[in-house]
Amino acid sequence: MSWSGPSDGGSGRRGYHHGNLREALVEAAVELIGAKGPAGFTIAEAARLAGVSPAAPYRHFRDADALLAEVALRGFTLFTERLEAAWGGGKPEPVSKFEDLGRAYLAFARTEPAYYAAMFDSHIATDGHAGLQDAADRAFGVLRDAAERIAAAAPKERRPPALMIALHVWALSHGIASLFVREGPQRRKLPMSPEDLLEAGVLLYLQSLGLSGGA
Amino acid sequence: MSWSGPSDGGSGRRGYHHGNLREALVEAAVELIGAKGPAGFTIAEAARLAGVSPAAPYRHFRDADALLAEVALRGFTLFTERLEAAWGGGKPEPVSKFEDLGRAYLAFARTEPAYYAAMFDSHIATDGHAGLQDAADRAFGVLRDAAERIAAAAPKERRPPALMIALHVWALSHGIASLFVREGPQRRKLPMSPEDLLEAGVLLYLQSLGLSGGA
DNA sequence: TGTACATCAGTGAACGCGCGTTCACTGATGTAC
DNA sequence: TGTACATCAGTGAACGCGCGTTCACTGATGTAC
Repeated sequence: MSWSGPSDGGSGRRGYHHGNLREALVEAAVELIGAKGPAGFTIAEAARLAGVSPAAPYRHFRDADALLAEVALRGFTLFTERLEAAWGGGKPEPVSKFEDLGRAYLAFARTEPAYYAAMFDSHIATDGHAGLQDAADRAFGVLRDAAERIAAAAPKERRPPALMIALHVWALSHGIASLFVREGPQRRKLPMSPEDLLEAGVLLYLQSLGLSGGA
Repeated sequence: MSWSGPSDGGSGRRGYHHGNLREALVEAAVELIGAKGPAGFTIAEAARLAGVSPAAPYRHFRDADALLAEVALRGFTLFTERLEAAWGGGKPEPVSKFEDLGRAYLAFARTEPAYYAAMFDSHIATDGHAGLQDAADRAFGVLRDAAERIAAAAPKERRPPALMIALHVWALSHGIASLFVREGPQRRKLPMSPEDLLEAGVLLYLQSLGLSGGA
Protein backbone atom coordinates (compact mmCIF):
# COMPACT_ATOMS: atom_id res chain seq x y z
CA MET A 1 0.00 0.00 0.00
CA SER A 2 3.00 2.32 0.14
CA TRP A 3 3.91 4.30 -2.92
CA SER A 4 6.23 6.66 -1.21
CA GLY A 5 9.10 4.66 0.18
CA PRO A 6 10.02 5.02 3.82
CA SER A 7 7.52 7.77 4.55
CA ASP A 8 4.30 6.91 6.30
CA GLY A 9 2.31 9.51 4.49
CA GLY A 10 3.15 12.90 5.85
CA SER A 11 3.43 12.53 9.61
CA GLY A 12 7.19 12.39 9.33
CA ARG A 13 7.16 9.10 11.21
CA ARG A 14 9.29 6.43 9.60
CA GLY A 15 8.40 3.27 11.49
CA TYR A 16 9.92 2.52 14.85
CA HIS A 17 12.28 5.43 14.65
CA HIS A 18 10.66 8.76 14.29
CA GLY A 19 13.32 10.21 12.06
CA ASN A 20 13.06 13.78 13.18
CA LEU A 21 11.70 13.77 16.67
CA ARG A 22 13.66 16.75 17.87
CA GLU A 23 12.07 18.97 15.27
CA ALA A 24 8.66 17.46 15.87
CA LEU A 25 8.92 18.18 19.59
CA VAL A 26 9.88 21.78 19.01
CA GLU A 27 6.94 22.21 16.66
CA ALA A 28 4.64 20.57 19.18
CA ALA A 29 5.92 22.86 21.93
CA VAL A 30 5.32 25.92 19.76
CA GLU A 31 1.80 24.76 19.08
CA LEU A 32 1.06 24.13 22.75
CA ILE A 33 2.58 27.40 23.92
CA GLY A 34 0.53 29.20 21.31
CA ALA A 35 -2.61 27.54 22.59
CA LYS A 36 -2.08 27.76 26.33
CA GLY A 37 0.90 29.93 27.09
CA PRO A 38 4.37 28.90 28.23
CA ALA A 39 3.01 27.58 31.52
CA GLY A 40 0.44 25.35 29.89
CA PHE A 41 2.77 23.12 27.99
CA THR A 42 4.21 19.85 29.25
CA ILE A 43 6.79 17.44 27.91
CA ALA A 44 4.23 14.66 28.10
CA GLU A 45 1.75 16.50 25.95
CA ALA A 46 4.39 17.51 23.44
CA ALA A 47 5.34 13.84 23.16
CA ARG A 48 1.72 12.88 22.64
CA LEU A 49 1.35 15.52 19.96
CA ALA A 50 4.43 14.17 18.22
CA GLY A 51 2.96 10.67 18.37
CA VAL A 52 5.65 9.26 20.62
CA SER A 53 5.91 7.72 24.10
CA PRO A 54 6.39 10.08 27.06
CA ALA A 55 9.92 8.81 27.60
CA ALA A 56 11.10 9.60 24.08
CA PRO A 57 11.70 13.35 24.51
CA TYR A 58 14.39 12.64 27.08
CA ARG A 59 16.63 11.35 24.28
CA HIS A 60 16.68 14.91 22.96
CA PHE A 61 16.07 17.29 25.84
CA ARG A 62 17.22 17.20 29.41
CA ASP A 63 13.88 18.47 30.69
CA ALA A 64 10.95 20.71 29.90
CA ASP A 65 13.03 23.82 30.48
CA ALA A 66 15.53 22.76 27.86
CA LEU A 67 12.77 22.36 25.31
CA LEU A 68 11.34 25.73 26.22
CA ALA A 69 14.78 27.29 25.91
CA GLU A 70 15.14 25.75 22.45
CA VAL A 71 11.86 27.33 21.40
CA ALA A 72 13.01 30.70 22.76
CA LEU A 73 16.35 30.30 20.96
CA ARG A 74 14.68 29.65 17.63
CA GLY A 75 12.28 32.46 18.34
CA PHE A 76 15.13 34.94 18.76
CA THR A 77 16.75 33.67 15.59
CA LEU A 78 13.56 34.02 13.58
CA PHE A 79 12.96 37.41 15.17
CA THR A 80 16.43 38.55 14.12
CA GLU A 81 15.75 37.50 10.54
CA ARG A 82 12.46 39.33 10.40
CA LEU A 83 13.95 42.49 11.88
CA GLU A 84 16.91 42.38 9.52
CA ALA A 85 14.66 41.90 6.53
CA ALA A 86 12.53 44.86 7.56
CA TRP A 87 15.49 47.12 8.20
CA GLY A 88 17.18 46.11 4.96
CA GLY A 89 20.37 47.96 5.77
CA GLY A 90 18.39 51.18 6.09
CA LYS A 91 18.06 51.60 2.35
CA PRO A 92 16.90 53.58 0.65
CA GLU A 93 15.85 55.85 3.50
CA PRO A 94 16.91 55.19 7.10
CA VAL A 95 14.05 56.84 8.97
CA SER A 96 11.31 55.13 6.98
CA LYS A 97 13.14 51.82 7.23
CA PHE A 98 13.42 52.37 10.95
CA GLU A 99 9.65 52.61 11.02
CA ASP A 100 9.48 49.36 9.07
CA LEU A 101 11.66 47.80 11.74
CA GLY A 102 9.17 48.83 14.40
CA ARG A 103 6.30 47.47 12.38
CA ALA A 104 8.15 44.18 12.00
CA TYR A 105 8.52 44.00 15.76
CA LEU A 106 4.79 44.24 16.29
CA ALA A 107 4.09 41.92 13.37
CA PHE A 108 6.23 39.27 15.01
CA ALA A 109 4.41 39.57 18.31
CA ARG A 110 1.15 39.29 16.44
CA THR A 111 1.90 36.43 14.07
CA GLU A 112 4.20 34.39 16.32
CA PRO A 113 2.67 34.69 19.77
CA ALA A 114 4.07 31.34 20.82
CA TYR A 115 7.67 32.28 20.05
CA TYR A 116 7.12 35.71 21.52
CA ALA A 117 5.81 34.22 24.75
CA ALA A 118 8.68 31.75 24.98
CA MET A 119 11.14 34.60 24.45
CA PHE A 120 9.66 37.20 26.76
CA ASP A 121 7.16 35.53 29.07
CA SER A 122 8.72 32.23 30.01
CA HIS A 123 11.31 33.58 32.44
CA ILE A 124 13.88 30.97 31.55
CA ALA A 125 17.10 31.29 33.43
CA THR A 126 19.62 32.24 30.79
CA ASP A 127 22.50 30.34 32.35
CA GLY A 128 22.68 26.68 31.44
CA HIS A 129 21.13 27.33 28.07
CA ALA A 130 24.12 28.29 26.04
CA GLY A 131 23.43 30.41 23.03
CA LEU A 132 20.17 31.81 24.30
CA GLN A 133 21.71 35.00 25.56
CA ASP A 134 23.69 35.34 22.34
CA ALA A 135 20.58 34.89 20.24
CA ALA A 136 18.78 37.56 22.24
CA ASP A 137 21.80 39.83 21.82
CA ARG A 138 21.76 39.36 18.07
CA ALA A 139 18.11 40.40 17.89
CA PHE A 140 18.84 43.53 19.87
CA GLY A 141 21.90 44.07 17.71
CA VAL A 142 19.73 44.69 14.66
CA LEU A 143 18.01 47.49 16.49
CA ARG A 144 21.26 48.91 17.81
CA ASP A 145 22.88 48.93 14.38
CA ALA A 146 19.87 50.66 12.94
CA ALA A 147 19.93 53.23 15.73
CA GLU A 148 23.58 53.86 14.99
CA ARG A 149 22.78 54.55 11.39
CA ILE A 150 19.96 56.86 12.39
CA ALA A 151 22.08 58.72 14.94
CA ALA A 152 24.82 59.23 12.38
CA ALA A 153 22.57 61.70 10.60
CA ALA A 154 23.01 64.16 13.45
CA PRO A 155 25.90 66.63 13.47
CA LYS A 156 28.84 65.03 15.24
CA GLU A 157 29.02 67.44 18.16
CA ARG A 158 25.43 66.89 19.27
CA ARG A 159 24.94 63.31 18.22
CA PRO A 160 22.74 61.33 20.65
CA PRO A 161 24.03 57.98 21.92
CA ALA A 162 22.80 55.26 19.57
CA LEU A 163 22.49 52.76 22.39
CA MET A 164 20.03 55.01 24.17
CA ILE A 165 17.92 55.37 21.04
CA ALA A 166 17.91 51.61 20.57
CA LEU A 167 16.85 51.02 24.15
CA HIS A 168 14.07 53.58 24.01
CA VAL A 169 12.65 52.26 20.78
CA TRP A 170 12.93 48.68 21.90
CA ALA A 171 11.16 49.40 25.15
CA LEU A 172 8.42 51.34 23.40
CA SER A 173 7.92 48.54 20.87
CA HIS A 174 7.89 45.87 23.51
CA GLY A 175 5.55 47.85 25.71
CA ILE A 176 3.07 48.37 22.89
CA ALA A 177 3.27 44.71 21.91
CA SER A 178 2.75 43.56 25.50
CA LEU A 179 -0.04 45.95 26.36
CA PHE A 180 -1.99 46.26 23.16
CA VAL A 181 -1.28 43.27 20.97
CA ARG A 182 -1.48 40.51 23.56
CA GLU A 183 -4.48 39.48 25.66
CA GLY A 184 -5.03 40.36 29.32
CA PRO A 185 -6.82 42.73 31.67
CA GLN A 186 -4.41 45.52 30.83
CA ARG A 187 -5.36 45.45 27.15
CA ARG A 188 -7.67 48.26 26.10
CA LYS A 189 -9.32 49.60 23.04
CA LEU A 190 -7.09 51.96 21.16
CA PRO A 191 -8.22 54.84 18.98
CA MET A 192 -5.58 53.67 16.50
CA SER A 193 -3.70 50.52 15.55
CA PRO A 194 -0.68 49.50 17.64
CA GLU A 195 1.37 50.01 14.50
CA ASP A 196 0.25 53.60 14.11
CA LEU A 197 0.78 54.23 17.80
CA LEU A 198 4.34 52.98 17.56
CA GLU A 199 5.05 54.90 14.39
CA ALA A 200 3.81 58.16 15.90
CA GLY A 201 5.85 57.58 19.04
CA VAL A 202 9.05 56.84 17.20
CA LEU A 203 8.63 59.80 14.86
CA LEU A 204 8.04 62.20 17.73
CA TYR A 205 11.00 60.79 19.56
CA LEU A 206 13.36 61.08 16.60
CA GLN A 207 12.07 64.56 15.96
CA SER A 208 13.19 65.73 19.38
CA LEU A 209 16.64 64.44 18.52
CA GLY A 210 16.56 66.41 15.32
CA LEU A 211 16.70 63.20 13.31
CA SER A 212 13.39 63.33 11.56
CA GLY A 213 11.70 65.89 9.38
CA GLY A 214 9.30 68.43 10.90
CA ALA A 215 6.34 68.77 13.19
CA MET B 1 0.02 30.66 78.64
CA SER B 2 -2.05 33.09 76.64
CA TRP B 3 -1.82 36.78 77.44
CA SER B 4 -3.50 37.99 74.35
CA GLY B 5 -7.04 36.67 74.36
CA PRO B 6 -8.30 34.81 71.31
CA SER B 7 -5.12 35.23 69.31
CA ASP B 8 -2.79 32.28 68.97
CA GLY B 9 0.28 34.39 68.95
CA GLY B 10 0.55 36.13 65.64
CA SER B 11 -0.45 33.63 63.02
CA GLY B 12 -3.91 35.14 62.87
CA ARG B 13 -5.40 31.71 63.50
CA ARG B 14 -8.11 31.73 66.16
CA GLY B 15 -8.76 28.07 66.86
CA TYR B 16 -10.88 25.99 64.56
CA HIS B 17 -11.97 28.96 62.54
CA HIS B 18 -9.21 30.85 60.91
CA GLY B 19 -10.77 34.25 61.34
CA ASN B 20 -9.40 35.86 58.24
CA LEU B 21 -8.65 33.14 55.78
CA ARG B 22 -9.54 35.13 52.72
CA GLU B 23 -6.86 37.68 53.51
CA ALA B 24 -4.38 35.01 54.47
CA LEU B 25 -4.89 33.23 51.15
CA VAL B 26 -4.35 36.39 49.17
CA GLU B 27 -1.15 37.06 51.09
CA ALA B 28 -0.01 33.50 50.53
CA ALA B 29 -0.74 33.80 46.81
CA VAL B 30 1.27 37.01 46.61
CA GLU B 31 4.17 35.34 48.36
CA LEU B 32 4.07 32.30 46.07
CA ILE B 33 3.73 34.35 42.90
CA GLY B 34 6.67 36.43 44.02
CA ALA B 35 8.75 33.33 44.54
CA LYS B 36 7.80 31.29 41.48
CA GLY B 37 5.77 33.41 39.12
CA PRO B 38 2.04 33.30 38.42
CA ALA B 39 2.31 29.82 36.93
CA GLY B 40 4.07 28.36 39.94
CA PHE B 41 1.40 28.94 42.48
CA THR B 42 -1.34 26.47 43.39
CA ILE B 43 -4.40 26.66 45.57
CA ALA B 44 -3.12 23.70 47.56
CA GLU B 45 0.16 25.37 48.38
CA ALA B 46 -1.54 28.63 49.29
CA ALA B 47 -3.73 26.68 51.69
CA ARG B 48 -0.70 24.99 53.18
CA LEU B 49 1.02 28.35 53.62
CA ALA B 50 -2.06 29.69 55.37
CA GLY B 51 -2.03 26.65 57.64
CA VAL B 52 -5.33 25.30 56.47
CA SER B 53 -6.64 22.16 54.77
CA PRO B 54 -6.64 22.04 50.94
CA ALA B 55 -10.42 22.18 50.85
CA ALA B 56 -10.71 25.37 52.86
CA PRO B 57 -9.92 27.87 50.09
CA TYR B 58 -13.01 26.77 48.22
CA ARG B 59 -15.14 28.50 50.85
CA HIS B 60 -13.69 31.77 49.59
CA PHE B 61 -12.66 31.36 45.98
CA ARG B 62 -14.28 29.47 43.15
CA ASP B 63 -10.91 28.26 41.85
CA ALA B 64 -7.29 29.19 41.44
CA ASP B 65 -8.11 31.69 38.72
CA ALA B 66 -10.43 33.58 41.04
CA LEU B 67 -7.68 33.88 43.62
CA LEU B 68 -5.23 35.06 40.99
CA ALA B 69 -7.76 37.61 39.76
CA GLU B 70 -8.18 38.88 43.30
CA VAL B 71 -4.43 39.39 43.55
CA ALA B 72 -4.42 41.24 40.24
CA LEU B 73 -7.35 43.37 41.37
CA ARG B 74 -5.60 44.39 44.56
CA GLY B 75 -2.46 44.96 42.57
CA PHE B 76 -4.18 47.43 40.28
CA THR B 77 -5.69 49.20 43.26
CA LEU B 78 -2.37 49.50 45.03
CA PHE B 79 -0.75 50.55 41.76
CA THR B 80 -3.34 53.30 41.34
CA GLU B 81 -2.61 54.60 44.83
CA ARG B 82 1.11 54.69 44.24
CA LEU B 83 0.75 56.43 40.91
CA GLU B 84 -1.67 58.99 42.35
CA ALA B 85 0.64 59.70 45.25
CA ALA B 86 3.57 60.24 42.91
CA TRP B 87 1.64 62.48 40.56
CA GLY B 88 0.15 64.47 43.42
CA GLY B 89 -2.15 66.44 41.19
CA GLY B 90 0.83 67.66 39.18
CA LYS B 91 1.83 70.19 41.80
CA PRO B 92 3.88 72.15 42.01
CA GLU B 93 5.31 71.50 38.58
CA PRO B 94 3.56 69.18 36.10
CA VAL B 95 6.53 68.03 34.05
CA SER B 96 8.68 67.09 37.02
CA LYS B 97 5.70 65.38 38.68
CA PHE B 98 5.12 63.52 35.45
CA GLU B 99 8.66 62.20 35.78
CA ASP B 100 7.85 61.16 39.34
CA LEU B 101 4.89 59.26 37.99
CA GLY B 102 7.18 57.32 35.66
CA ARG B 103 9.57 56.58 38.48
CA ALA B 104 6.67 55.30 40.59
CA TYR B 105 5.72 52.96 37.76
CA LEU B 106 9.16 51.37 37.76
CA ALA B 107 9.34 51.37 41.54
CA PHE B 108 6.13 49.38 41.67
CA ALA B 109 7.44 46.79 39.22
CA ARG B 110 10.59 46.54 41.29
CA THR B 111 9.16 46.40 44.80
CA GLU B 112 5.96 44.48 44.03
CA PRO B 113 6.99 41.93 41.43
CA ALA B 114 4.28 39.53 42.56
CA TYR B 115 1.46 42.00 42.04
CA TYR B 116 3.04 43.20 38.83
CA ALA B 117 3.21 39.65 37.50
CA ALA B 118 -0.38 38.92 38.48
CA MET B 119 -1.48 42.10 36.73
CA PHE B 120 0.53 41.84 33.54
CA ASP B 121 1.85 38.32 33.19
CA SER B 122 -0.94 36.06 34.32
CA HIS B 123 -3.15 36.41 31.27
CA ILE B 124 -6.35 36.19 33.26
CA ALA B 125 -9.46 36.43 31.16
CA THR B 126 -11.03 39.70 32.21
CA ASP B 127 -14.61 38.50 31.82
CA GLY B 128 -16.02 36.67 34.80
CA HIS B 129 -13.85 38.66 37.16
CA ALA B 130 -15.95 41.74 37.68
CA GLY B 131 -14.09 44.81 38.74
CA LEU B 132 -10.75 43.73 37.34
CA GLN B 133 -11.15 45.66 34.13
CA ASP B 134 -12.37 48.68 36.08
CA ALA B 135 -9.40 48.52 38.42
CA ALA B 136 -7.03 48.40 35.46
CA ASP B 137 -8.87 51.32 33.90
CA ARG B 138 -8.46 53.38 37.05
CA ALA B 139 -4.72 52.81 37.06
CA PHE B 140 -4.47 53.94 33.47
CA GLY B 141 -6.75 56.84 34.35
CA VAL B 142 -4.11 58.37 36.58
CA LEU B 143 -1.72 58.44 33.66
CA ARG B 144 -4.35 59.79 31.30
CA ASP B 145 -5.33 62.61 33.65
CA ALA B 146 -1.71 63.53 34.09
CA ALA B 147 -1.20 63.53 30.34
CA GLU B 148 -4.18 65.82 29.97
CA ARG B 149 -2.68 68.26 32.40
CA ILE B 150 0.62 68.11 30.56
CA ALA B 151 -0.96 68.55 27.15
CA ALA B 152 -2.90 71.57 28.37
CA ALA B 153 0.36 73.48 28.49
CA ALA B 154 0.49 73.52 24.71
CA PRO B 155 -1.18 76.26 22.71
CA LYS B 156 -4.72 75.19 21.95
CA GLU B 157 -4.38 75.06 18.17
CA ARG B 158 -1.50 72.61 18.20
CA ARG B 159 -2.29 70.66 21.33
CA PRO B 160 -1.37 66.97 21.05
CA PRO B 161 -4.01 64.39 22.03
CA ALA B 162 -3.58 63.56 25.72
CA LEU B 163 -4.66 59.97 25.20
CA MET B 164 -1.81 59.44 22.78
CA ILE B 165 0.70 60.85 25.23
CA ALA B 166 -0.65 58.62 27.98
CA LEU B 167 -0.43 55.54 25.76
CA HIS B 168 3.12 56.30 24.65
CA VAL B 169 4.37 56.92 28.17
CA TRP B 170 2.58 53.89 29.54
CA ALA B 171 4.02 51.65 26.84
CA LEU B 172 7.51 53.03 27.34
CA SER B 173 7.28 52.55 31.11
CA HIS B 174 5.90 49.07 30.79
CA GLY B 175 8.48 48.13 28.18
CA ILE B 176 11.34 49.32 30.36
CA ALA B 177 9.91 47.53 33.39
CA SER B 178 9.44 44.29 31.46
CA LEU B 179 12.76 44.32 29.69
CA PHE B 180 15.14 45.80 32.21
CA VAL B 181 13.64 45.44 35.66
CA ARG B 182 12.40 41.87 35.49
CA GLU B 183 14.46 38.71 34.96
CA GLY B 184 14.78 36.78 31.70
CA PRO B 185 17.00 36.21 28.67
CA GLN B 186 15.97 39.54 27.21
CA ARG B 187 17.35 41.45 30.20
CA ARG B 188 20.66 43.14 29.56
CA LYS B 189 23.12 45.36 31.25
CA LEU B 190 22.26 48.99 30.87
CA PRO B 191 24.70 51.88 30.87
CA MET B 192 22.19 53.64 33.14
CA SER B 193 19.39 52.82 35.56
CA PRO B 194 15.96 51.98 34.19
CA GLU B 195 14.71 55.08 35.96
CA ASP B 196 17.16 57.33 34.14
CA LEU B 197 16.40 55.62 30.86
CA LEU B 198 12.69 56.29 31.32
CA GLU B 199 13.23 59.85 32.42
CA ALA B 200 15.38 60.62 29.40
CA GLY B 201 12.86 59.03 27.08
CA VAL B 202 9.91 60.91 28.49
CA LEU B 203 11.75 64.23 28.47
CA LEU B 204 12.79 63.82 24.86
CA TYR B 205 9.30 62.82 23.92
CA LEU B 206 7.67 65.79 25.65
CA GLN B 207 10.26 68.04 24.11
CA SER B 208 9.20 67.09 20.62
CA LEU B 209 5.66 68.09 21.60
CA GLY B 210 6.95 71.42 22.80
CA LEU B 211 5.91 70.57 26.35
CA SER B 212 9.24 70.52 28.08
CA GLY B 213 12.07 72.99 28.29
CA GLY B 214 15.58 72.21 27.21
CA ALA B 215 17.98 71.11 24.53
C1' DT C 1 -28.90 35.42 81.56
C1' DG C 2 -29.34 30.99 79.67
C1' DT C 3 -30.51 27.70 76.27
C1' DA C 4 -31.75 25.82 71.70
C1' DC C 5 -30.90 26.18 67.25
C1' DA C 6 -29.18 27.77 62.65
C1' DT C 7 -25.44 29.02 60.17
C1' DC C 8 -20.93 29.21 58.96
C1' DA C 9 -16.05 27.94 58.13
C1' DG C 10 -12.76 24.54 58.23
C1' DT C 11 -11.66 19.20 58.45
C1' DG C 12 -9.79 15.11 56.66
C1' DA C 13 -10.24 11.44 53.83
C1' DA C 14 -10.86 10.14 49.38
C1' DC C 15 -11.05 10.16 44.20
C1' DG C 16 -9.12 10.34 39.66
C1' DC C 17 -5.75 12.67 36.97
C1' DG C 18 -1.65 13.86 34.45
C1' DC C 19 2.99 14.76 35.06
C1' DG C 20 8.11 13.90 35.27
C1' DT C 21 11.26 10.52 35.33
C1' DT C 22 13.49 5.78 35.48
C1' DC C 23 14.33 1.34 33.65
C1' DA C 24 15.32 -2.75 31.15
C1' DC C 25 13.99 -3.67 26.74
C1' DT C 26 13.99 -3.96 21.52
C1' DG C 27 13.51 -2.64 16.78
C1' DA C 28 16.08 -0.05 13.29
C1' DT C 29 20.19 1.74 11.38
C1' DG C 30 24.87 2.06 10.19
C1' DT C 31 29.44 0.13 9.65
C1' DA C 32 33.58 -3.03 9.61
C1' DC C 33 35.36 -6.62 7.34
C1' DT D 1 27.79 -8.30 -1.60
C1' DG D 2 26.76 -10.34 2.69
C1' DT D 3 27.03 -10.91 7.55
C1' DA D 4 28.05 -9.78 12.44
C1' DC D 5 28.01 -6.44 15.51
C1' DA D 6 27.66 -1.84 17.80
C1' DT D 7 25.05 1.96 18.37
C1' DC D 8 21.12 4.54 18.50
C1' DA D 9 16.26 6.03 19.23
C1' DG D 10 11.97 4.86 20.84
C1' DT D 11 8.92 1.51 23.88
C1' DG D 12 5.89 0.61 27.56
C1' DA D 13 5.34 -0.25 32.11
C1' DA D 14 6.03 1.46 36.39
C1' DC D 15 6.92 4.71 40.36
C1' DG D 16 5.85 8.44 43.40
C1' DC D 17 4.01 12.96 43.47
C1' DG D 18 1.05 16.89 44.05
C1' DC D 19 -2.93 18.83 42.35
C1' DG D 20 -7.99 20.04 42.04
C1' DT D 21 -12.14 18.91 43.72
C1' DT D 22 -15.95 16.43 46.30
C1' DC D 23 -18.12 14.91 50.39
C1' DA D 24 -20.19 14.10 54.76
C1' DC D 25 -18.63 15.78 58.86
C1' DT D 26 -17.97 18.86 63.00
C1' DG D 27 -16.35 22.58 65.86
C1' DA D 28 -17.25 27.50 66.52
C1' DT D 29 -20.09 31.47 66.31
C1' DG D 30 -24.09 34.17 66.41
C1' DT D 31 -28.93 34.88 67.40
C1' DA D 32 -33.88 34.32 68.88
C1' DC D 33 -36.49 33.92 72.65
